Amino acid sequence: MPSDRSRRRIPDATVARLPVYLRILTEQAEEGVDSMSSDRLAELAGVNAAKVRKDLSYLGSYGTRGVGYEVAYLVYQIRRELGLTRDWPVVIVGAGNLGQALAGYGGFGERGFPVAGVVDIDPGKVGSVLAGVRVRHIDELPSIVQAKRVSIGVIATPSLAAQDAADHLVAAGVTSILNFAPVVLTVPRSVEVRKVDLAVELQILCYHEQRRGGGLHAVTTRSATA
Amino acid sequence: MPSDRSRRRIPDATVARLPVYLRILTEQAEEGVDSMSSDRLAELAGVNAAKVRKDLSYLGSYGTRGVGYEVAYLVYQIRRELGLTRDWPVVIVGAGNLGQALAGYGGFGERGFPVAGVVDIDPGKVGSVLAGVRVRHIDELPSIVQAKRVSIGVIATPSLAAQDAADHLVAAGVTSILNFAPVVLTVPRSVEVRKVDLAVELQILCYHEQRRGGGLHAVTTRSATA
DNA sequence: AGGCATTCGTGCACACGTTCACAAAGCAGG
DNA sequence: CCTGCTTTGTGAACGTGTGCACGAATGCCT
Ligand SMILES: NC(=O)c1ccc[n+]([C@@H]2O[C@H](COP(=O)([O-])OP(=O)(O)OC[C@H]3O[C@@H](n4cnc5c(N)ncnc54)[C@H](O)[C@@H]3O)[C@@H](O)[C@H]2O)c1
Ligand SMILES: NC(=O)c1ccc[n+]([C@@H]2O[C@H](COP(=O)([O-])OP(=O)(O)OC[C@H]3O[C@@H](n4cnc5c(N)ncnc54)[C@H](O)[C@@H]3O)[C@@H](O)[C@H]2O)c1
Repeated sequence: MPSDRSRRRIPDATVARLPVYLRILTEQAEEGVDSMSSDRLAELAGVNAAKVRKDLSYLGSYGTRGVGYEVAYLVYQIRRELGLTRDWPVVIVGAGNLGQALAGYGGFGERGFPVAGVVDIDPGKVGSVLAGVRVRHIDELPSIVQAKRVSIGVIATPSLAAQDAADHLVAAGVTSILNFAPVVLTVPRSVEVRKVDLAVELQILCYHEQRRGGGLHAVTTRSATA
Repeated sequence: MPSDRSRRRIPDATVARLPVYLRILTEQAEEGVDSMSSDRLAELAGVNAAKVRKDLSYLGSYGTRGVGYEVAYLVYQIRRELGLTRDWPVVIVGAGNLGQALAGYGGFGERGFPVAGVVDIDPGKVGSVLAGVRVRHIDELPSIVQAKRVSIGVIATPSLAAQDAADHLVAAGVTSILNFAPVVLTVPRSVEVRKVDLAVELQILCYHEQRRGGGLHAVTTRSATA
């Protein structure tokens, strides 16, 4: 009963690692590798081998003892579990600095996330074309979402406008949001939000940085690099 | 003995939330709020109130029972603990799509992370100026790092070049790296790496998206969007 | 001054995540 | 077929993170 397995909930921590395994396995497949041990995959992914096996075990028992995992099959299973067997078009809200970089980034389309549209509120930006995509007015959001069956929205507006952007996305029917603005969004519980906050990342880095060098040897450390 | 408190290790999960509290508290301070309860802060940060109190308790007992926390003082304490009492200049490696967006983003400088330099390997990009910063050749990395006392590097190169970029950063003396390329970097254990991987974020979103719609009502849901 | 309402700080129990360690399962080679 | 080697899959122990619940402290009001 394999469908039983696919109903089982996968731990968040595992879901966050599956994409990493997937990328590595895909790369390896392209290089002609067709079988791989959990040890090797763990090494490439920078994690513990037992963790890899436990993670993969949530997908089912697709390994062969004494041998390892068949790369192609694993790729298929992970893609299936993550829902990557079809494209997920995304809309980008905010055609500024970041929005343009995102729209112009080919990596999304390649990975199954084609840009279904870019919208902005600024009439000066609406109509301009970036990376082959014409920027449209935010009022067109609902029709884009419906026409292209979009369920994922990306917010790349200034912080102050992010909640407004989220409201528009939710109203248009989007149910998942990736937010680049450094604010906490309020959305219905049925909508999932993930945040990418660069300032937070940098601040975490510098906490450790400060902690390391912040001891008695701060000055010494600095001059040692010379 | 307050310095005793500052030596205590703060849990990773807490370190990751402190920047969020900090931003909220800073904003509130600007709006004239000078005292705040854990309940209110929790609401604004979208977390549990007990968690807020426990997080803040790692900094010391800076709250007043029956009243709350003095915003300005808390801001100071968090900044001190995170090591934000001084600027942390960063170097950006890779002046492409993303590197330009990052360099042009004012938010970094404002938050204490001035761009000390942008380097690239492409002679066609070296010398060009973006957002007031001249792009320099990657060979100049060591001198930039030393001259500006940089300990944080940002990698915004294509995946294939990311390890090379990391090697250059490490060789130049950088000890913390924020990596935007979707690869696992190999660095000495003394160097801390954090990764921002947009594709992973999107894939996590679509796992839940698929799971939600993937139940018994998959087809219904699909056609209902029409 | 005393009582009351409020809010912090934290002990405790529980959930989640990680790692070890090992039996079970497979392959290869004689 | 049997032995030995490899590698999976998972139980169990441990560590980390979360949230409740409540005592302790504080301010305010009478
Ligand atoms: N640029 C970066 O490298 C970078 C880095 C980290 C974080 N961010 C965050 O990403 C967000 C965008 O940054 P940016 O540099 O692209 O800003 P930006 O100012 O260049 O672009 C913002 C765009 O959003 C549009 N906009 C404003 N209000 C809108 C609304 N209500 N609806 C739709 N569109 C609206 C503006 O017209 C503008 O085109 C910010 O929140 C920023 O903090 C950016
Ligand atoms: N653009 C985006 O929105 C976006 C989104 C998600 C992830 N990313 C990731 O960010 C990275 C950069 O993306 P991009 O769109 O800016 O790419 P890009 O191709 O536009 O820019 C890459 C830059 O790096 C430089 N470079 C190449 N090799 C180098 C080396 N060895 N040392 C120094 N510089 C080198 C190139 O000359 C180029 O200027 C990629 O790994 C990509 O996967 C980008």
